[in-house]
Amino acid sequence: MDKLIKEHLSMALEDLFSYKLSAEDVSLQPTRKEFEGTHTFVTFPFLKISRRSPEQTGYALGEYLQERFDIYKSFNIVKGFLNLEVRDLIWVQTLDHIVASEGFGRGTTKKRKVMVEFSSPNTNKPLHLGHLRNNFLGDSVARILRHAGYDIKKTNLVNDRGIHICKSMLAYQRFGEGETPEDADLKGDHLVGKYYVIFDKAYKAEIQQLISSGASEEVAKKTAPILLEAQSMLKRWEDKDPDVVALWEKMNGWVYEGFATTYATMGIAFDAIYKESDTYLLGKDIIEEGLEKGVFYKKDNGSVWIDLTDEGMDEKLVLRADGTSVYMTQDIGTCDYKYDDFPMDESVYVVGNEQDYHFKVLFSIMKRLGRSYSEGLHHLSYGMVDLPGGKMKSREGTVVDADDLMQEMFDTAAQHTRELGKIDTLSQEEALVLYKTIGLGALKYFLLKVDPKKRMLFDPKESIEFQGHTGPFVQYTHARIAAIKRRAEQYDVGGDFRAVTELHKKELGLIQNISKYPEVVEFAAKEYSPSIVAQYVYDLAKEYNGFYQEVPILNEKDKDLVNLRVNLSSVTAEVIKSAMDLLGIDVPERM
RNA sequence: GGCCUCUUAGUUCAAUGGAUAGAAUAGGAGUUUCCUAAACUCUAGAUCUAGGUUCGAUUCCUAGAGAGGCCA
Repeated sequence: MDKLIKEHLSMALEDLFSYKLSAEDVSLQPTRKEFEGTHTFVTFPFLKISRRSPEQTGYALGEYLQERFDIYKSFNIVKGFLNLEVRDLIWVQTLDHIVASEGFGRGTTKKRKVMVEFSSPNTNKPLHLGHLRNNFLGDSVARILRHAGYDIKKTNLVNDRGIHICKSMLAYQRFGEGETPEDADLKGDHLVGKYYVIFDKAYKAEIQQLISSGASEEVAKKTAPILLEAQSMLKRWEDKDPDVVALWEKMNGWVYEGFATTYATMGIAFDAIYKESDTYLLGKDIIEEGLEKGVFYKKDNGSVWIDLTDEGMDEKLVLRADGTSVYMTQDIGTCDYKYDDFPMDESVYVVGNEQDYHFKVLFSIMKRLGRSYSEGLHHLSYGMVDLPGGKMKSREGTVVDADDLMQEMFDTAAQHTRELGKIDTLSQEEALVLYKTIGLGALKYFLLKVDPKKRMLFDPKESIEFQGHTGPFVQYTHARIAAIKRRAEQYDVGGDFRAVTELHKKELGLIQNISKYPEVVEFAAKEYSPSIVAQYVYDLAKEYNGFYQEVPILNEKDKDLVNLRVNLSSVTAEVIKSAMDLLGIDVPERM
């Protein structure tokens, strides 16, 4: 529909003012509710070409369109805005088309492969609220891209080695007394996290002691015995000391078990899991390659660098003088490693914005190395989730734990639902599923409705809403429509809605809103932004609720009209379901 | 110190350079004999400051204030 109007406008501009503008470049927007019409064209930019006043220009264009094409009912002009109104009949045909089409909103299949990497947990502590944003974003972006027609691979690069892992291991070795998750009645990841905190306490105590015996804080932080021991443990791990490796495997095993539960609760799965313990040595050969190509250079002490000052960045170390890797080294290697596994055209890294600079540098390096996929590298940089007191710090215990938060959401959903008492017919099992659907829906929607790039605030004292601009609001709308469909089966609906020629304003608004769905998906895929879908589906649900409230859907005598409204409701429900699925949120049939 | 990001109702979030800056929530006033009131209707309330570009700036540019991040 929009495409058609754009073509018309393009022709009009050429015929009237002999100005060439391709239909794609015509900008058209939906008319604001306060004004008459369905589509608005802004004429201000064309005044120089038409050499007329805004009103005259708009009038000329409007006249032209209405004379030549029969889809326009009327037009009006307010200053430089040309508001076009499309005939009701066209909208009924649009609805008919949507009802008839399979998979409305699904993008045409593209041959491009896209890898989406997200989650990237550390195996020294459980997942927290920040991870939830990361996971929901990554999962949703993958769903959106898949829906838009790309071939997707979801991957998770687990950070399972390094000094922080050794800290948990060391604390466990010292203070753990052989405790297991079963003994402690804790999930494996929570147990390991507990020892990570214990390490930090012991470490801080040692620092204090050193300071009181005269050391400077700086020295104390570097020479605390427990830290030195953790470092030596890392060295032993790298040398494959059997005892250390055995402990590492045992504790990581607990963590993986714990994570598996958490991912299952979140409803998230991956196509491939990579482990840093397999990739941390990669990249050194590429450093050699880069030296040969002249992309890198060697300093006198033997360290290898890249000079990015011509791109407004610094010089960056890519290999230490002693030949050991830095983060950048393994990330360079991992790029190729992932490409060998899945020859992607695009690769999306869902990583917090604290690493903006790191990825800028990494991508620039891969471009200079001439990698085929380097143009498709994209850092989906999302903002941190802040608490009212500032940033979350796992060591200081100011984290909102993912498992706890999800459980809290389920409990609240259960409580709300019972108070409303509308699901008495459901079995206990069905009710439990419903609580999870609603609780998780509220949480996911809460984290996804905000623009990913922006940092957001979460106040644990104020629980996440179930009313207003929320997941449950949208889910509720779907449940209502499901109820109508159940009722409609008892009615003799079967008219031919295509016979309807005049539409109520609410119906028209709804059809218009629904027909935008494919564009929304395309736009969200381009922007890697679930928030676009979230905002859209909320608007649609809100619009439907207004419709529902004011327009009788089943009580009309006119069969054609009832049929139209049932169909309209049904399509709305399908779009809601599809859009919510892009966010990874289920919609219930009743709630 | 260098670089990056952010600043919009009391609060949490919107707004491809376009019309009277939208929602939600909290506040005030209403709506249920009828398809699910987790809903709907009405009401009040905001663009950090100073310049600039433009027919038009929340959006772009410059400077300043405040918040956060990255790099040593």
